[in-house]
Amino acid sequence: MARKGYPGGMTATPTPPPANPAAPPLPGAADDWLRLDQQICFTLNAASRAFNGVYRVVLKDLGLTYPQYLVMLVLWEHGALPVKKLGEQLRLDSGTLSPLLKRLEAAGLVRRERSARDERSVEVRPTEEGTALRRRALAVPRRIVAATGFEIDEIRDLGARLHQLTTALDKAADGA
Amino acid sequence: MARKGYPGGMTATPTPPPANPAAPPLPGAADDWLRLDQQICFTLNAASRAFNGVYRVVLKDLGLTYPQYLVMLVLWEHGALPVKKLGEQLRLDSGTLSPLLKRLEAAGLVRRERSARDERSVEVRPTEEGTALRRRALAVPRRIVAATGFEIDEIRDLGARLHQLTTALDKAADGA
DNA sequence: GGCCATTTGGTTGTGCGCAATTGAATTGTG
DNA sequence: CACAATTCAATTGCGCACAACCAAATGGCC
Repeated sequence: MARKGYPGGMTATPTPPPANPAAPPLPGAADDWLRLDQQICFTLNAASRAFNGVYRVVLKDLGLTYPQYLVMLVLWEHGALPVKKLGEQLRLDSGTLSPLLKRLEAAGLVRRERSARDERSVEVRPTEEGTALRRRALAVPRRIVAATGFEIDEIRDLGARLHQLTTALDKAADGA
Repeated sequence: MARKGYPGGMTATPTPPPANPAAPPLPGAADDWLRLDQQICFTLNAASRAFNGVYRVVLKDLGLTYPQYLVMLVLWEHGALPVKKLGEQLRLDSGTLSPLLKRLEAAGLVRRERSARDERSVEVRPTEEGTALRRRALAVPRRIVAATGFEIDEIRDLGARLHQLTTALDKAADGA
């Protein structure tokens, strides 16, 4: 196998529980919890990968991967940033960013240079070419939104909810 | 850097547009689209990783990673499955599953054996130990749900929406 | 039986995500 | 100034995700 399509028609949710509100096998039953868990954790994971897949297709023209695109979005917005700030914005650490930024530099989209004020810090700034790429990137969002089949407001709402979720999860992960 | 916490307090959404419904700077403005794009694609990505982080913590006791847990969930539900079916359920291909299943086998949680009926197919079935692990896994969902800070219904609703999203995105990725 | 397309897993290569370590630069303190 | 603690980036190691390619088994067809 190892092919892109999911021929069988891809269930995306293994046996989605019919959500029969009338006769659930006891709401507190552990089996039920486990199935709900399967539902939600799997679903979010799948949605993320599906999104990734669409971006992969759309971004191929720009020669960017999805995370690289995220980095460029931040750089287009802020101009130039130290790796540290970039990591805070994107919620990524140096282990992920260092090689990624090297690839962007190899592609000629970005330059990395030690800050003069603080030799520990590395400033990342888009090159001429990197800045120019923004024009072509303007076509991306529409295609993505179209692919979702959602209305703008729905997307915004979903985004807000996910943001809220992320905040709660981060707090829980730190606390535990 | 390269540490787990995000000391600076983690913005998670770079400059979240105030979502001011009264005076948006022209709804069709390209900049706006790009920022919305940044919002949604980043947010989903971040939520997925945050989820992953919480599962990482919770699953450490069981010695499972998040994707391995997903595999075990399916196996607990269905008993034994060929790799192909597993891939359909989980939306993963052999390139991901083969090494993952080997690790689960090395951990003694799973056995893989060629089907007698069809020598191409490999049946994956939980071992005694793998089946036993289910009891301990029953504690997981509650902790996850608690970490989200969401009500069950909210989670269900979010799940449904994400499922819908995934379906649309898959269709778009195939079509494009 | 012989041939060929299809199905099924596996392997390789590239890139992301994160924990842990290292090393240099900076800051704080006596 | 000397010395310890902190900050920042890079590196290493492991696991996941996916494309591309491969070999074996199967099934239809003549």
